[in-house]
Amino acid sequence: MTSPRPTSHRDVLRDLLARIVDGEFVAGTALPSETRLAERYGVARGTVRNALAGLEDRGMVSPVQGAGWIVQSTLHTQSFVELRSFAQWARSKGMTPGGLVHATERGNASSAEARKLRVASRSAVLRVTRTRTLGGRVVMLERTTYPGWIAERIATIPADEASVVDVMQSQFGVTTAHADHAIDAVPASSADSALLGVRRSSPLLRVRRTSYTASGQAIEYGEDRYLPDTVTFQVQASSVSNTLTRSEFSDA
Amino acid sequence: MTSPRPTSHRDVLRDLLARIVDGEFVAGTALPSETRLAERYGVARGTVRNALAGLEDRGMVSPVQGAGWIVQSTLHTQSFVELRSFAQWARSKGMTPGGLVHATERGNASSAEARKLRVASRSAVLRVTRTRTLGGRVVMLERTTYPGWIAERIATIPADEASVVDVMQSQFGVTTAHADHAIDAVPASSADSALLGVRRSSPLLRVRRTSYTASGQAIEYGEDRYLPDTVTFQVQASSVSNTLTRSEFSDA
DNA sequence: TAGTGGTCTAGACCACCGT
DNA sequence: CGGTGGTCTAGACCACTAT
Repeated sequence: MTSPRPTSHRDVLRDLLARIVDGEFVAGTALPSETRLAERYGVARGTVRNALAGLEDRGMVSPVQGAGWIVQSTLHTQSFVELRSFAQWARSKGMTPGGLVHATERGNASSAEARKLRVASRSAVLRVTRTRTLGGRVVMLERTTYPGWIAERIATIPADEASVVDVMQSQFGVTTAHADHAIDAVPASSADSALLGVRRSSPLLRVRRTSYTASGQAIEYGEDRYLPDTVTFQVQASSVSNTLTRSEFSDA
Repeated sequence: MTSPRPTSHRDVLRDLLARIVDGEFVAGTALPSETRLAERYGVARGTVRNALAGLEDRGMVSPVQGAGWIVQSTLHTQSFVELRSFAQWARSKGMTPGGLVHATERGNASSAEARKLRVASRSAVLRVTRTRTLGGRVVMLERTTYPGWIAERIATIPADEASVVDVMQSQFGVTTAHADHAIDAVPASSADSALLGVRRSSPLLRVRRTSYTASGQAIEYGEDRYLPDTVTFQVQASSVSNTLTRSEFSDA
């Protein structure tokens, strides 16, 4: 624990995360206590708790009252699934991803967009409409809004670039660290039906997503509309806290 | 704001939640400031922030720096951060959940059911068709298959029980510790349309789920079909650890 | 019983939003 | 500019866990 004296809860989080990934803190064991961490980092206990809450959100630690913060994920085993872009995911499945820009529009952020992107209302944004393909077949329609700080760079990307996220990372140095998704079902609009080649009002799976950098800056807000029977989202949910304390009898 | 002086952040949360549900705080507008809420509830600002964080987790409010805590759309969102049953989730949103069994059938497990439930093919199972309501309005159709070991106890549950999961836990001692979900969009079948009161082939959000006990024993396999605009599922994904994967097709 | 997380208080300063 | 959320400090007491 000879660290360069972080100063905010984000620094503490980053440092703890690195140590967990490095294996300095082993899964299944407890971290040093909040009080001790506060001393070592030279911050108040509340700041440490703030950082730990961030690690908890990422599923890396779980608090157990009276026992400590237990390190959860065994990052070495790579059993967890990484956050992937459409193209990254497609390639990992052995498919060939494609994309085609249908429209690009510069405009001013609506209040909804401003809230999602955490920018000022009416600030400059870039809106892009793309179709996405798997093996040459259109499976998804994507309407994305980019905040001004990245808009001009996005505009330079070729219309048929298969992976925008890859370009952002490799050429712009912008990496997605976190994303929120809201999933529901909607009927195809006439615009959707034209671009996706389905009948109007047929069911589409809609995913609204906001992506963020590691520092919490919003990168994009997008609405994806998937053809049915092309993509399924899977979620594994657990009730960790209850399970830890109530496993008296196991018939495993 | 003449409330009976709550004393902890949970009480503050409960009170704010009730007021939002009652419409005292309108979606799209800001709550009273943290400082004002702290004064009115007679607590410190930190306690108010703690309560607001809980509302944020439930997707009911979003903080906007400099502007306030904005009440989100009344569109219901379901988060996978916590594993909850339909009834538990509904209650956490201040809604009144209901349920009604439309059909109960004893049968033998199909190969698909056997695989999902990890039981032998053709072993005895119980299939139940239920509609689920929020505030008296039908929002979801649920077709669930239970394995033999719990089937007879499930059959004793009243047809209008609002929370099957609660009964399983409190009366049978069976607790759901883990669940897998697969989410996509499907058109309403004629059977769906009759029970949900929508046109045939209109879009439904389908959630296929398998629940397990802490020891990994399968409790149930179910297909839920939600009316559009009633429920949205939320997923937070992170590059370090997450709960979201995408898969092409499904092996339903 | 000693140590841990859970919670609360009462201040303080900053960055940001709207007018 | 005034008001708002974002963050931090430095204490305090409690419920719970481990030994």
